[in-house]
Amino acid sequence: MAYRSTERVKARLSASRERIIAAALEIMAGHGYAGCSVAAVAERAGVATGTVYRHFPTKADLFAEVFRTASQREVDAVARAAAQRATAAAQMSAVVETFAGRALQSPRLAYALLAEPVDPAVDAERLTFRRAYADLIAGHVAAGVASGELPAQDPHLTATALVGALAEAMVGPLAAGVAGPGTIPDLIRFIHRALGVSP
Amino acid sequence: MAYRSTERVKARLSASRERIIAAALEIMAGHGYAGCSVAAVAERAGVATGTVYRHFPTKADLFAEVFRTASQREVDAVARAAAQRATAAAQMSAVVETFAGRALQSPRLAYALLAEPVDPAVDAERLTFRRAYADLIAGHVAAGVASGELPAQDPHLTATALVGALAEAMVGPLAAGVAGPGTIPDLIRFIHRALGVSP
DNA sequence: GCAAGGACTGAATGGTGGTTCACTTCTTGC
DNA sequence: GCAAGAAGTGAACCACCATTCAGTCCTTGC
Repeated sequence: MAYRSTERVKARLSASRERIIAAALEIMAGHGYAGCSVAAVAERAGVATGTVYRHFPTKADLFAEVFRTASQREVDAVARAAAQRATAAAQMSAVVETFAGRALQSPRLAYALLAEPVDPAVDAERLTFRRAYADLIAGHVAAGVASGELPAQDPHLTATALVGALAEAMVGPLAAGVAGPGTIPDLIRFIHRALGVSP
Repeated sequence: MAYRSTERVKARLSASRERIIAAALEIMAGHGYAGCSVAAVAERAGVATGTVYRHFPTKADLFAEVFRTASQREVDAVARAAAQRATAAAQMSAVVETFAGRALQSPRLAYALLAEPVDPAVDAERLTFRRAYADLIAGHVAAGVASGELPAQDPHLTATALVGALAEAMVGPLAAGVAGPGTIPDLIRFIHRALGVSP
């Protein structure tokens, strides 16, 4: 027993793991999932291809984690913005503004997270991303219904449909790189109507 | 000049082409796009793999046409159902009922058309599918706004968002194979609110 | 029947890119 | 310094599957 991994090594390993994830994210933001060969990720992270496999059993596992990380970051940002508002209507405005604003800031990444073709195993992670948004929105809707601000409705169905509406409405602008000036206010009006916010 | 293709041969060629498309559709309906290797399609159509390439330059071209055919069929069915109603509200009810009803009838095919990972070239065809739905809905919305049934709004944005809402709301039920009994009525209520249909 | 030329065949080809593994380099405890 | 064992390397491997093509069969006009 002449070797047992020590704290210093563990820290280096975990740093290396983080660097691989960060490299994958950077490539996604620059060239989409399509540009993310394992070799390219390894090179950008400054390690050999084989090293990637010391941290992740398969490419799909690596990207499941990449998607999870990126998604969590997005959902957290949206949740934080919404939490600073008082009414359901204002909360949903914050959701749309934050979601759309961040997506337009990194359109390639947003497209990869939302809609780009990926392996099925990674696609599954995308579902949890959308569900996380839906849960977040459902919470605000349920509170709005409870307080009487919104009419009676199934908060989960409403939230799911709104996530779809939001994502679909962003796909066009993401492809173009910018949204027309009226898009986001119009989208907010649409969503307020859909929630039953009284005018 | 001892051979020039005659009507009979042209008919056989076109029949063969149709059979290849039909075979691809059947495999999609059974095993999704993932099960659609060229060899599998050829076998089901009763031709050799090479023959597929006498009709389509690449696999992507074949599936672009398959998607176009299947999408057109869906959009036509929805358009027909909507055309039989008089008000925008009733037209949208028909859209939801027809879209959701048909999707639940062939969940695997619906999933492939809506959301399954496919090559980028085929993905482009999916966009036109969604745009066709959006255009259809936008027409009814614009008419509703013009007649005063619906409040002022950007019909195209509304329609795009509704397509997203509809698709997203169906993904869960499609995975499960059935929708809960309240899902479709609730979805119709949601969409009526979003349109601004007066209660 | 026959020559010309298209249609059909399906085994072989080739490109891609994820994954492996024999080898090298580094770390640890003594 | 040294042995034991882990981490790191990257060229080679391999599975998969779209695509090709040389050979065969079929259709046509005479």
